Amino acid sequence: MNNIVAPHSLTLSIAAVERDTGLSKDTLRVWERRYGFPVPLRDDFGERAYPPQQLEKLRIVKRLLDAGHRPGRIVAQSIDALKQLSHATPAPSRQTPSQSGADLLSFMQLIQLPDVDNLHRALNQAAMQMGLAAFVCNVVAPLNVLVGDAWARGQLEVYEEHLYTESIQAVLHDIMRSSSNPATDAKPHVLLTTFPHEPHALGLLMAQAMLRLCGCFCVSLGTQTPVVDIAHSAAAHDSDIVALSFTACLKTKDVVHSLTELRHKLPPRVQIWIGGHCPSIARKPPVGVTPIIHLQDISAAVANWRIKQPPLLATA
Amino acid sequence: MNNIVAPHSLTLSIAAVERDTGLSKDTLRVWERRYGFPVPLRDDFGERAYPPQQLEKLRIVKRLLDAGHRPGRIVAQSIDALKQLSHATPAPSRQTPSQSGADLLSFMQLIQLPDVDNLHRALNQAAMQMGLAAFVCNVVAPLNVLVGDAWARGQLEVYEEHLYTESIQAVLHDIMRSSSNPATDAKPHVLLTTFPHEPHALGLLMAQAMLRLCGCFCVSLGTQTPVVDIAHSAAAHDSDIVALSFTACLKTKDVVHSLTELRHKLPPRVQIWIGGHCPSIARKPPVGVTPIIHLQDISAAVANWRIKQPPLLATA
DNA sequence: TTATGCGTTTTGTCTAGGATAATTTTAGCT
DNA sequence: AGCTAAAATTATCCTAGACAAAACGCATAA
Repeated sequence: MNNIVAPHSLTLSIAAVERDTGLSKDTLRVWERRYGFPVPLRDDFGERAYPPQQLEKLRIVKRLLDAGHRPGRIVAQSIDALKQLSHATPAPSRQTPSQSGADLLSFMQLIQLPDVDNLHRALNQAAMQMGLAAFVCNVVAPLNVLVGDAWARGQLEVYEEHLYTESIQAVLHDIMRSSSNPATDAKPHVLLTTFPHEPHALGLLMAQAMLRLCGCFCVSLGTQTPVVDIAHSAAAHDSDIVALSFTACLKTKDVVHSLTELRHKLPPRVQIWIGGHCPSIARKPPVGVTPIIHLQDISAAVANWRIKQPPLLATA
Repeated sequence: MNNIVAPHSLTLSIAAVERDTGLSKDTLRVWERRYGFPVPLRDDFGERAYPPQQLEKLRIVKRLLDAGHRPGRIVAQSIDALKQLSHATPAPSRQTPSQSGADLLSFMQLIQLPDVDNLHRALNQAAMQMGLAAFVCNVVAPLNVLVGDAWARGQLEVYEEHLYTESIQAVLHDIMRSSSNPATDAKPHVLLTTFPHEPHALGLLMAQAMLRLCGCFCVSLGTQTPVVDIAHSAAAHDSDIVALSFTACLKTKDVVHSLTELRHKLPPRVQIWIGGHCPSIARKPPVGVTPIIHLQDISAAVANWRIKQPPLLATA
């Protein structure tokens, strides 16, 4: 028990571990108390100093946590057991729209080589061939779940995932540029963004692509806009719809709370559309919020808006 | 002192305030103890419940803090005094490269109207006219400081700043697309990214534009890559240079620590270049790290690399 | 068999105030 | 004026207990 020893090598403060793992300081301390891991060294004045090895295990634990495992079952296990566990994780029972399955795998290979140049070229080419809508729905979306699964299984490095995201974003930007944005007087006006804890821009970009194809006038604020500012912006841009994108980063409680707050701050005529892979939102969305499960559903939703909108204020 | 009252209206938990202001829970609690602000209400079970009014003041305080003011002097002041103070803040003594000053102000107006469409058009046009390099150095960079100052003075809404960032990024992407990326065998290979607490992609994108113009083969990981993964990626991509971008988001201590760690994890032949408006880094960068103060200096730095590189391993 | 309800366990976050390291400001001295 | 040392300021870390929210398990009903 005498790990109250000055750290010899490079160690990390609790704040640094929080940054690198996404686990809060409170959580790290309480795990130490409850599960006996991580038990860091202590520096010259009693502050926790985590050695790299513990960080590595924590990153694996975090990944397994995101994949649905529970702390009590995994935190105390050995690092080897965890590696085995994550590799053995069964495919999380998602639909495998294998339509263009072969192509998807070839994209994955380009990510992991890594061959940025050819990946970019191949994606662009695929997009040109099949058109933007099909590309988004049949390539990008399934590729996303493929990448997500590979990440959950530990078969993908963090930087490979970053690279993937960057590439897709670049391609989507390129393609949207070539098709001109609908004019300002086009309706509906859609404002796109995410809530403060949601840094992923990919879902947003896909939605924007689909919306533009439907003839909507889109304004994107990028990611992480505070609720108050979303409301202000919607007013300033005379938006008809606020579109929000989610991933598993956000906790259900926060999402519900923020959505309710936003609903209060927006006039009733402004609709809130939400999309993405948020676990518990799709089931019971708060009142006054429209969930859009699949990207394909966007065009129908827009058409529906256009029908209902002119005569009266639709709130359903 | 009887603010131990159940909240009637919409209030925020301490975690929500942390999200919306960027002030840590610890800081919020210690301010309450020391300065007597913010003193939130308490919910049914004794937990802090911040009313919107206190949030508003906290957001102003945070802005002033970022502008260089100190907590002890401002936290206890009234909200009106703070508003006056921020409006009266003298321009933070930055160089005013007024070369194309008039144009810059017209861009600002388009941001604040807000007229997304024309902003995009105007930026694109300017870029076409003057070329990518001049556009980045003489328009985007000075516009950045202009926007930053306006923000510090409270003259810019959060969503306007988001909009600005999105527009610039779109334009830069567009323009880079048109000029083809140097081939894989071009040298040097540059890896671009930011540290985990730095979410701003704009500096990165500007650097990428300049580097590509210099004939470098660039790979961008986007923002917020953990140090370990930066090192892995540099190895996988056979990078010669790792380029990092900073803003005032990061604390000096963290930057130094992370840079040192990264330097340790990278082989000596891989150089680390850093740029951006980080207050104390430009003065005394850690050993083995090359600071690049201005975007214009990039081409010289690349030329210098090409001269020194082939014969021997340059570490200076 | 598939849903809905309700206890039980798990888990993350909140609370308190004290202590201290890091940073910035001020003072003192060339 | 520049530079160092002392003093003030400030954010983060510490402990350990408490509890709400979520997840789980199991029973009952459609």
